[in-house]
Amino acid sequence: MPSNAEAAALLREIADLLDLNGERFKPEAYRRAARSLETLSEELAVVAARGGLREVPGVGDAIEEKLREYLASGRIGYLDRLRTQIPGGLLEMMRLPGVGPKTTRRFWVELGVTDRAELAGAIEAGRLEGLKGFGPRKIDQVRSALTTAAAGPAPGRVPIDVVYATAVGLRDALRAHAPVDRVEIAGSFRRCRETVGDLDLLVTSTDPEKVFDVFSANPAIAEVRMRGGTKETVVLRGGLQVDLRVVEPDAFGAALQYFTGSKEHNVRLRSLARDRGLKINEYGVFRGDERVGGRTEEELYALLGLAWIPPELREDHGEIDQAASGQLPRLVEAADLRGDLHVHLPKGDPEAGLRAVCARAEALRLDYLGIVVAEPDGSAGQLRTVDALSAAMTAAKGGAVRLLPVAEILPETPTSEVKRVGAELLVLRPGAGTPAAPADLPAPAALRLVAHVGGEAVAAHRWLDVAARSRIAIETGPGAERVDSSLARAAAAMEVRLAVPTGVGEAEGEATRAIALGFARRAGASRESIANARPFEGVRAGAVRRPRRPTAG
DNA sequence: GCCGTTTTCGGCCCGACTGTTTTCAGTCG
Repeated sequence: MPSNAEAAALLREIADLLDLNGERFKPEAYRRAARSLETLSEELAVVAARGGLREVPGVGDAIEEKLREYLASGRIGYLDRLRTQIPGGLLEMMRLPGVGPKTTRRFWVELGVTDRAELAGAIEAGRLEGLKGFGPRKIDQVRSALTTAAAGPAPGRVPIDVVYATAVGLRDALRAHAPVDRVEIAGSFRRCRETVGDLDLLVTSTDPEKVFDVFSANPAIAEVRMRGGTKETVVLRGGLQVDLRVVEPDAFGAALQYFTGSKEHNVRLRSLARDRGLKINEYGVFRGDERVGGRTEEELYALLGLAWIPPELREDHGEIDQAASGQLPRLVEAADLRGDLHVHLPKGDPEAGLRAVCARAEALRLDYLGIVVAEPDGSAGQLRTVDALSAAMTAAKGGAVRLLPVAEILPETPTSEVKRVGAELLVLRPGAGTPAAPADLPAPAALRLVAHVGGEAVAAHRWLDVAARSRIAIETGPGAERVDSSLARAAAAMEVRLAVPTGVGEAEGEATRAIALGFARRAGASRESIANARPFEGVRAGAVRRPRRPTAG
């Protein structure tokens, strides 16, 4: 089964092998195309079928042909030929920290070393010592890189919800204990990408040394990898790399913009700057040698004739043209969320659980909550009906938050069961089953939401179709049971409303809330396209279904 | 190999840091 991810991986392998061959610009061209495929919200085969491959950024004649070959046969002949020319072990060697393509190639050509084991042998035999450019420290560096690599693979990109608490913890520790003015997390974390490869922290301070001292002492940090005058790189206990940079207050906006990326977005900005006789880098905006801006991001974008672009949109997917023409969407914000349609109470004491959930909801100024009172397997436990919910509410003194009873059902759940629990909102749990036809879905309640859409993207796409045809909202957010931002974008394009979970049912719900909101924003969603940004009355009246646009004429 | 509204050829981000150097190459982001 061809997939976008696999195609991207093959292009990346071509890039790595070309690197080892000493090619100058081709590797980056293949990587650019690979990155495009990874953020594509459509199946490659679908794009190819309508002849749209050339519209994918970074795909030209040559790569289009290779993608067609991949779709037809699952292989790329060019890659197969490269693999026969270059030993596969070199790729592993090249991924050692501090060892790049040039160094790997020299090990191969000058020492005949073709994998990590042979490299270790060569080091122990003292064969690196004669090599030009290899002093004792460099050799030590390679040796310890080999040891670390043998202990376990470095983590690749990590899901954002997994690193969320760590990232925020590091940021808050700096705010509390280091002599800093501003602290922000930049990089793909700030753009709220589904996964992050590392963390980028940016601070302003007049005492970088002290900042690094405080940071290095954080117990989450396993190793300080390097430390200079403006930058420190550390590795966390989980293996994730964190870069901390100190910049001048006057350059904070430029640095924040620069280190937030994405790379593609920044390339486009620099080219716009060049057209205007300007130069931008992490230190500011310059006309010749004169610095004309960079204290804030807004200023930087304004100098390029652009409205400020929310970080979640900075992927060079058309947002720059929108910012130039004033067409940027007004993205949903945290304050727009009025309620939550899908809250599971913690297991155990339902009254205490409800009390805690309501307290969190009030703190977030939410007006209403959909509380799951019945699940397909009966696991909602003690809270099985609306009557039970009301009793628990009274006991818990629910306060100002209004509650909606929710039945979570499978598509095949009998209507009689839904009626029996008296639910006002239905949450569809697709489970492993195939999507039912909309006509088959039980419909005694006015409001419907699809959640727990886990598993394969293909199944999720089918659910999007069902949701679009029968006007059901779909839940976005982190984890395998919610849709990610690219599916959310597809949903938005089909005029399917999104639901943004607020995390009030979880002890650590802040991450869920922030990430779900970020995914909705990455999808370009406005307040109007969010089911739980509707007021309570609207939700209850069935307005969770997105109204159809009036048809012209 | 890709790209372009000054280019269909001639560019392709560029600065910090490290280790090895005596002025620089490689890696990384």
